[in-house]
Amino acid sequence: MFIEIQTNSSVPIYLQLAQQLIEGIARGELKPGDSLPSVRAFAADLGMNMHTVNKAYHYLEEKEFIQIVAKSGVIIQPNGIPKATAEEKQLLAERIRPLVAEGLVLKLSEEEMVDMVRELVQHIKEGTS
Amino acid sequence: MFIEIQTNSSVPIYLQLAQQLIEGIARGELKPGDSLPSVRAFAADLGMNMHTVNKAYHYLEEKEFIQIVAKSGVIIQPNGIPKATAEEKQLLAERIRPLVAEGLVLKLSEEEMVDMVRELVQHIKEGTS
DNA sequence: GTTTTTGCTCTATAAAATATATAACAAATG
DNA sequence: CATTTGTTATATATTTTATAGAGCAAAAAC
Repeated sequence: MFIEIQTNSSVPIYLQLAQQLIEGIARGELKPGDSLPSVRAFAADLGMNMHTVNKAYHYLEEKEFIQIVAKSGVIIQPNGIPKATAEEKQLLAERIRPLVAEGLVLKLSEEEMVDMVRELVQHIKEGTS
Repeated sequence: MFIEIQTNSSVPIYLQLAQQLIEGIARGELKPGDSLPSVRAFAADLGMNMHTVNKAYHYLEEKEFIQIVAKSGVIIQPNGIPKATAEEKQLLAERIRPLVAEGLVLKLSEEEMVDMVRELVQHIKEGTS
């Protein structure tokens, strides 16, 4: 997993890390049962603090994307990540909503935003920017 | 404009306010040249601080969605809001990207996410939840 | 079986973001 | 002229973010 952190971003670095791990899972580069680096090793690798990596891991654990096994290590959800429940879908929609609204204010058409999503899906699956 | 602020949300209340004003613009309820309440009146109305409303206004001004006329008042961009530049579109896509990635991890198909966006567009235009 | 590694916990510190409160200024508005 | 306006300044408090270092106890590696 290649992780790129932008220190001047308004997105906290623990979140950037979590989001890029999520992309790794979405892309299939991180598969169920795969182990992630220890908080210390990852932190040293990325030039950040142990606690910051730990925070990213717990963020992902809350979403049940990974399992943290105390005093052992961290692995991608071994039984696979179940399909979104109606509630999870609803929560995701609520987070996308303000961005779609902003798109509308910027006079983007429904089709343009749909295309944007389609392109994002491809870019994420390909691992391209 | 009916504004509903959730005090227990992880989204800061100044941002919630700004986002709901954006929806008002997207919906056409707030038209170019329309004036917004004064920071004091709005704050009193919403039960929040003057500076918090001010922060929401400046957030919207930075996006050029509104104009703040010092010592006079605040109006929706009078000449209309121009269509998104390529750069603005790119920035919007970057903000949507982590949400699409999360959708993919939750095994939502491209079509399901496209449908989600289509529904959001309709809900925003109708002013429904 | 000892050493190393592991996530966890605790304490501490610092900066930034969020939110409120109060006051005063100077220009625009009524 | 009095009121309203956004602006600015000071002050305070809480939460979030990020780092630092130390120690614990169990798992893993040797």
